[in-house]
Amino acid sequence: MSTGITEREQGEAGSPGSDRHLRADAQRNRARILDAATTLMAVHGIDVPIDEIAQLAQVGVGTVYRNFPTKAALFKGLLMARLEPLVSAARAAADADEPGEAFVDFVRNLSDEFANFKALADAMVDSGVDLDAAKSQISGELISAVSRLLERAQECGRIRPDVTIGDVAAMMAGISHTDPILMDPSQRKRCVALVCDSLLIGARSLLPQTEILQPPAPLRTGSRSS
Amino acid sequence: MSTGITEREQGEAGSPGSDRHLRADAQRNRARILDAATTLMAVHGIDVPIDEIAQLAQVGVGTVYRNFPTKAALFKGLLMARLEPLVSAARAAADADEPGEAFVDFVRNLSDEFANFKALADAMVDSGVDLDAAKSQISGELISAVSRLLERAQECGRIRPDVTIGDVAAMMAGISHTDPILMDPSQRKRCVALVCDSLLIGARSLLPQTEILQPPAPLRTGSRSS
DNA sequence: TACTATACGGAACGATGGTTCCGTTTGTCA
DNA sequence: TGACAAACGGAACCATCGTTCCGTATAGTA
Repeated sequence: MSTGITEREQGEAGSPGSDRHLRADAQRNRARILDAATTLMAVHGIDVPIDEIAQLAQVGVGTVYRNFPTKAALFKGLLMARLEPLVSAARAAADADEPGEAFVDFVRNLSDEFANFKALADAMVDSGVDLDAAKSQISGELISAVSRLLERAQECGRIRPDVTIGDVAAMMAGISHTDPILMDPSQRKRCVALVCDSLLIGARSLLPQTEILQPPAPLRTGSRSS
Repeated sequence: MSTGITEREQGEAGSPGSDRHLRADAQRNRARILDAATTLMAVHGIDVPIDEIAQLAQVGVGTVYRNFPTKAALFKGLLMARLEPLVSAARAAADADEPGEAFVDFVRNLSDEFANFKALADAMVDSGVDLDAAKSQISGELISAVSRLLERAQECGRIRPDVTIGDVAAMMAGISHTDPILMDPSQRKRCVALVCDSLLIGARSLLPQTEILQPPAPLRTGSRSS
C-alpha cells in the first residue's frame, strides 16, 4: 500500500549550479549522508527513516534535506549506482559464448545483489516510496538487458523456450522480497537453484549438494517474540 | 519492519460470557464489521486501516473496538476460518492415492487462496501486525500438514527427494507476496507451474499451454539427476 | 411511555515518519 | 580578525494509524 510520498524533483538540491562551491563541512556532511544511507538501505531497504540516516551520519535531518529535496531523491542516485553494474553485467552475459551458463550465473548474482542491497529489490516493485521516474529508468534498463540475455540463452537451447521475461522478473522479485525469516541466505540460494532448475533444459539439479543429505531444517514460522 | 503492535488478548471482547445477550443493533453491527473486514482483508491484506473497516461497515471505530480488543483479535478469527479448510485439504491430500498429483493440486489451491485472501498470505510472514499466538498456530498447523503431504509425495517418487518443506514454504511465500503489478493472476499461475516443474520428477511442463506462443515445451525427463 | 443498561460515534491521544522552518553556528574571504 | 553568506540542528508541522474516552443515542423492559 503506497504511502503517497511523491517525487518532486529529479535532481538533487543545488543541481542547477552543480559545480558551485560547497563549504568544506557541507562536502563532508554530504559524503557522510551518502555513506549512512548506503549502509542502512542495504539492510533495511527503502523503509529506513530519514532520521536514522541523519543519526548515523551524525547530522541533523535538516542537513539531509538541504542536500536532497526528498527521500526519493536521496535514494535515486544510490540506486542508480548499484544498478549500472548489473545492467552492464546482463549485457556482457548476453554476449557470452555460453549464454545458458551466463544466464544462470547472472541470476545468481542478481539475487545476491538484491539480498546484499535490499533497497534495490524494493525499487523493482511498489514499495511505498514513489520513485516513479527513477524506477522506470532503473527497472526498464535492467529488464531490457535481461530480456536479451534470456533470448540468447533460449536461442542456444539452454533455457526453455516457453519461459518469458515476466516469469524471470516475477520469480526474482518473489525470492527477493520474501521475509528473511523464511528466506535466509541459504534458503534463498536453494530457491534460486530450484528456479533455475525449472528454467533450464536438461540440466543437472543446481540445488547445493552440500545441503541435500542433511535432515530438513525445522521450519521457523516467523514468531519473533520470546 | 514491524510496527510493534502487540496482541493483548486471545479472544474477542466479552468472550467470558460468550452467550450473553447482545442487543439487536450490536449483533447487526458485529456482523457488518466481520463482513467489511473480510472484504478488505481479501484485497488489501493485513494493512487495512481499522478506520476503513469501520467506514465500510457503517459504524464508528469505537464500535469495532468494543467487539474486538485489538486489530489482531479481529483478524485472528477470520484468518483461522480461512485456514481450517486449507489444513483439512492438506491432510486429505496426504492420504490421497496419488500424493504427487495431490501435492500439485494443493499447491495450486493454496496459491489461489493466498491471492484471493491476501491477509492469509500476510499472516504467514512478518507483516507488521503482531499475531504471535495466532500466527504460530496458523502457520504451524498448515506447515505440518503440508510437510506430511510433501513426504508422502516424495515417498511415491513424484517429488524430488532433495526438496524440503522450507523450499516449498519459501517459494509459496515468494509467489504470494510479490507486487501484483509484476505478479498478476496469470503470471502467478505461470510461476506456480514453474515451481511445480522444479519440484516434480519427470513431469511434463505444467506451464499453461494456452499462454505458450512458442513451440510446445520439450518433455523434461529424468535427465537431471538427483 | 419512561427508565436504564447497553451500545454508539467520532474526537482525541500517542507513536511513527516525511518535510519545513528558523534561530544559531561556522567556514571563508577580505 | 571581523563580517556574512552558507550551513547547521532539531523542534515543529502534517499525515497516517492503532487505540481510548466520553458524551449521546437507543433497544429492551416494566
